[in-house]
Amino acid sequence: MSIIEHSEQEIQRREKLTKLRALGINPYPAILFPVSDYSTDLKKNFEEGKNVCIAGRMMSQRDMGKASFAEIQDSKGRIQVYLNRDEICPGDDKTIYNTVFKKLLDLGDFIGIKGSLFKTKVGEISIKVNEMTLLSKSLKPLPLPKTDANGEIHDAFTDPETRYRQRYTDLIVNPHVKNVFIKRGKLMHAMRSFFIDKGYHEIETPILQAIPGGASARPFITHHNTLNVPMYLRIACELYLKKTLIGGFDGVFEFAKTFRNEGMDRTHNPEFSMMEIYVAYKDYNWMMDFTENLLEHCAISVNGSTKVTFGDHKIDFKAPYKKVTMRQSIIDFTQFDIKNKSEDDIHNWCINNDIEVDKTMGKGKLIDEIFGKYCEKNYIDPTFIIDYPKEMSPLCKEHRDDSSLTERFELIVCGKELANAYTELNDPIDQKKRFEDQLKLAERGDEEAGEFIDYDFLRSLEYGMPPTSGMGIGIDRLTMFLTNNQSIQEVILFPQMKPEVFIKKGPNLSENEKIIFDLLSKEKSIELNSLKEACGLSNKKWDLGLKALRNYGLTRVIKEEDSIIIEIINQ
RNA sequence: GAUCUGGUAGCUCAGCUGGUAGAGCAACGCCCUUUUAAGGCGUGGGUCCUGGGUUCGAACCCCAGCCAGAUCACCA
Repeated sequence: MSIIEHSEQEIQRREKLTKLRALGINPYPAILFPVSDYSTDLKKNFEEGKNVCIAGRMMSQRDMGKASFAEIQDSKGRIQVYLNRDEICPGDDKTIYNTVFKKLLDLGDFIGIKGSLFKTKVGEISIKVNEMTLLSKSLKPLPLPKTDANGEIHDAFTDPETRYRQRYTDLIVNPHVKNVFIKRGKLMHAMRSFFIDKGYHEIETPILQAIPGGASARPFITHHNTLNVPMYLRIACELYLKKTLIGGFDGVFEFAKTFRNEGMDRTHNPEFSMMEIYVAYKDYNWMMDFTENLLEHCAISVNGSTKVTFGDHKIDFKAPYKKVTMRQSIIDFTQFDIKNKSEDDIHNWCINNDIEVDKTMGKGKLIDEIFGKYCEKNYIDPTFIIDYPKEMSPLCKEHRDDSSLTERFELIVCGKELANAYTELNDPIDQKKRFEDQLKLAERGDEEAGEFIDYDFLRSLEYGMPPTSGMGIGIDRLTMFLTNNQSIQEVILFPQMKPEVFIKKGPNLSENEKIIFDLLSKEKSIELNSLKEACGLSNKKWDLGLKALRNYGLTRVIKEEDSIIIEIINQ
């Protein structure tokens, strides 16, 4: 809970605004400030005496009497500045140094510095300030973590709730957090340019959809007023992207925010980013090669290496990756061979092997449960699990050698799914049947099975879709791997949270009560009759308002010989 | 959804068997012209998450709730 009330420090900073304005300094000037350099570049390419102009927040200040040191933090890092009283105030008037810099500036303020580069006696690259400009005043004190001589951080700003809710603060004081989002940007860029280099087109498809298709997930529901129909936020892009291949594109991709109205935890946010790509005249074998090359390229672009540390694990994204069929994987970890087994056989095996089952589960779902419980967690380095049971994959083409399977792979890293791909189903009659099978599963009670049939998608398939392979990657999850974060909230700038409640301290004053109270606030105490006149309320309103304030404990009435005084009670 | 843990100053955290709150940094005042977790002296700052209860007395014990984190379940 947050309380909208000013702390002593915040009040002091507000008072400084008035003092600055009295000195003719606008704390929020409209200004084009001619920044010439960034902190870290200046430190990297030091040139003694170079004239520079930088801007940023003042993040520390060490006052030594007639001279001071401060650190300026810009978008790239920090650099120290040195202020000498007699250099920035050459004449008799030392106001800028003594009053403005030492008294009226605070940590967190944006200032602009013009000066020259030098090294201090201790060897720290610094800027000797000639001129200082206040660019924007900060009214709220920042958390101020400090790093000591041993590199240890003290007073780190760590509380996850506050960090996520106030990501701006997190970004200011935690450079490692900012770096995660810089890497996330690099990842998107690396992926995008990888596709564009190959001649594929980036497209955009609807987020608001009348039928949420392309995956099994619970959608968010909203309503369109003009059309007066329910609409859903997309759970996947797949069907729309395929329609563009039918339309004649032969390689398309989309970076898509998708929405699923399901649980939230350290690996699930209600809105998340995925990338889906579809390429014509390819199959899933081609897509495996493509995927491993893509991920190798991304890892190098982001971290400069294919090797990544994730928690206790070391992962190598160097291609090629191992390939294991789902059947073989289950044999490897359970000695159970699912080939040619009936639904009952598998059902019974599950019961005997500590897997919770119920009647809604079809064969595919049962196999998925076995894989999820006994196999998935064992794959640390990137591994393709291939050839999934048909029932689990209603949009995937039947396997060319085994009609009970599909040509599908998932890429597992550290026991988690990172990518999912098919040789896409392009037989419209088979597709219709698979949708209908899903519907039956849904009626049987399987909550994951698709409940909608997208007839427009079926119609589009009837015009003919080229043989195609498609693949989706969870961008958030990949970012987690590449930045060694165990929580999805750490790689999303503004993760979803319960709305914060802002409350005002004290009673909610009515309109009339406010008028009286505001007048009193200025004077602290006023004679009753003049206060009544000043507020201009009717007798009744005045009487009710005054009595209410007294009941709230905000005011007291003092009787003197000739007059009655209303006084505000300091809290 | 279940279990566990936590919520105290701007930030990080102490606070014993219940006796109406402390430290460091930050802030404010003073001293100091190359310091760097600068230093020295002094001062102010708190609905102890919320609401009930027990008690002479609650940050602490009990109940209910809110929010968050972790683990599990569910979910790609």
